[in-house]
Amino acid sequence: MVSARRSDQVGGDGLRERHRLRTEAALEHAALRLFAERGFDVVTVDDIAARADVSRRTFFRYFASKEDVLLADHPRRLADLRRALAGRPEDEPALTALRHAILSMAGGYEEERQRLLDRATIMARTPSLHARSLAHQRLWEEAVADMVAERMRVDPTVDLRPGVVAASTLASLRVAVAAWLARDGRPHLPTLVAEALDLLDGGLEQGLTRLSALRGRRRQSPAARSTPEEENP
Amino acid sequence: MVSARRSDQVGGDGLRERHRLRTEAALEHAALRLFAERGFDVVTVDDIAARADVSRRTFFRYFASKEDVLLADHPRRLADLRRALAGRPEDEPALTALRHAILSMAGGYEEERQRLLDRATIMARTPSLHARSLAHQRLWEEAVADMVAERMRVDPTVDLRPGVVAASTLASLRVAVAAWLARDGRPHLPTLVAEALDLLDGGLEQGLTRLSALRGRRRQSPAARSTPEEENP
DNA sequence: GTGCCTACTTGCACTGAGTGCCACGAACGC
DNA sequence: GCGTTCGTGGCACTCAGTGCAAGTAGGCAC
Repeated sequence: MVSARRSDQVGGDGLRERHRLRTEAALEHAALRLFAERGFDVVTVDDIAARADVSRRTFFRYFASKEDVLLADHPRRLADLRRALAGRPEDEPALTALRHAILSMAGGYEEERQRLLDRATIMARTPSLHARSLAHQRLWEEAVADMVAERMRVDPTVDLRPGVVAASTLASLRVAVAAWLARDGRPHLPTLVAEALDLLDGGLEQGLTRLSALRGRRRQSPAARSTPEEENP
Repeated sequence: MVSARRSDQVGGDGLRERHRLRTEAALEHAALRLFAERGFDVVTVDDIAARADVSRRTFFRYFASKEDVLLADHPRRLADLRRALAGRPEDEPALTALRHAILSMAGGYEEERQRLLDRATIMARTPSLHARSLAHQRLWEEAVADMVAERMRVDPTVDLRPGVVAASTLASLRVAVAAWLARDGRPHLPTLVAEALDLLDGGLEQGLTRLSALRGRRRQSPAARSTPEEENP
């Protein structure tokens, strides 16, 4: 067997395993420092390896790519979300369960505020990193869509709703987190996320025309809810 | 000036310009063929260049990267969306304007059905392409958020709503297009998209608990929500 | 036509990411 | 102790992407 073991083993049993974890942490730390200091694409893998005092080759034994150093925690986060969602009562409506799971996850973000801020700073200067990060989020979408479909007892390949729910919900989460990071992580994240989800769940239409739930100065006339249809280009 | 001219010049005036367009088309065609035949990451830039009968170096004069051959039309599509949105009456509510703009763009997709299907097939086998594609969509989000904010007369850096509207709307569009492609582009795309947007605008909560609006295949005015409900896989 | 300018092409050399392979040495299980 | 397993390092290789300098051909004078 090829050993499907990376961070999923807990115990620090054995000198070897402990050394492995130390090396991984050293590489990650070195990479973050260097990226922050000089910028992602100026830093080479050799630089990182040298700083962590291992060989270039070893770096690629720990991380699949240079980008991966920054995104290695995605699988763990997704697992958290899965667990949170699976932990909700079986008969709870899909949307309620999803909201709770996401809010609980958002709560966890606050504990990693600084780390996330550092990463956001690096990413803001490096488009290709955003690309990878978004690719990971697509995996989240699939996972969430499947779980939502299961709760709704529908087939996600036939019914659009689970997909739309997953995609729009995670998109809103992303916007809220981005806003949080842009404000230096000062606002209460779960509150921001809850506001975004409220807007979504209650209907964008309502959210925009009514007196806003969100902190915007409303400037919009309460337009009719008639949504002109047809249109066949 | 450095010549900000690539595909934005229309006229085939001049032998040079015509030759340029021919080369670009040849490269794109060669790349698509090879990707479809052998798979994206097995094909090298040398292969593509050879097939199009130009040098490797020339390839990179036309496309910034190997991935770019497949995604080169993103800027054009974004421009289409911008134009469609800007073309809506100034006093139209933001959401209505956005819906019309998106539906009109979705209409255009049907004309490129085959091309989009080919591309989707290639992308389905290549995660890194998805990544880039999603990165482009983030640019769309920013553009849409700004335009929505302008219509709402709010500051998008302060008010979450434009960002949430843009992100969730485009995410839903993406889901609808994905579903359309997964069904071989057979359903009427604007209908699918309209259904996804209905779900969003009317509120996810309503959309899920009430009688469902969605389930592809039916050509039906999204305004008329009257389809059974729930179903088991 | 001749000649010049401009733009497109090409080959070359170079950096850096990522991978396969093999040999070495240290931890592990007994 | 012993052989085995596993992490590591070094080497060589492929390929994406870029800078540079020289060649070539269209465009536009005159």
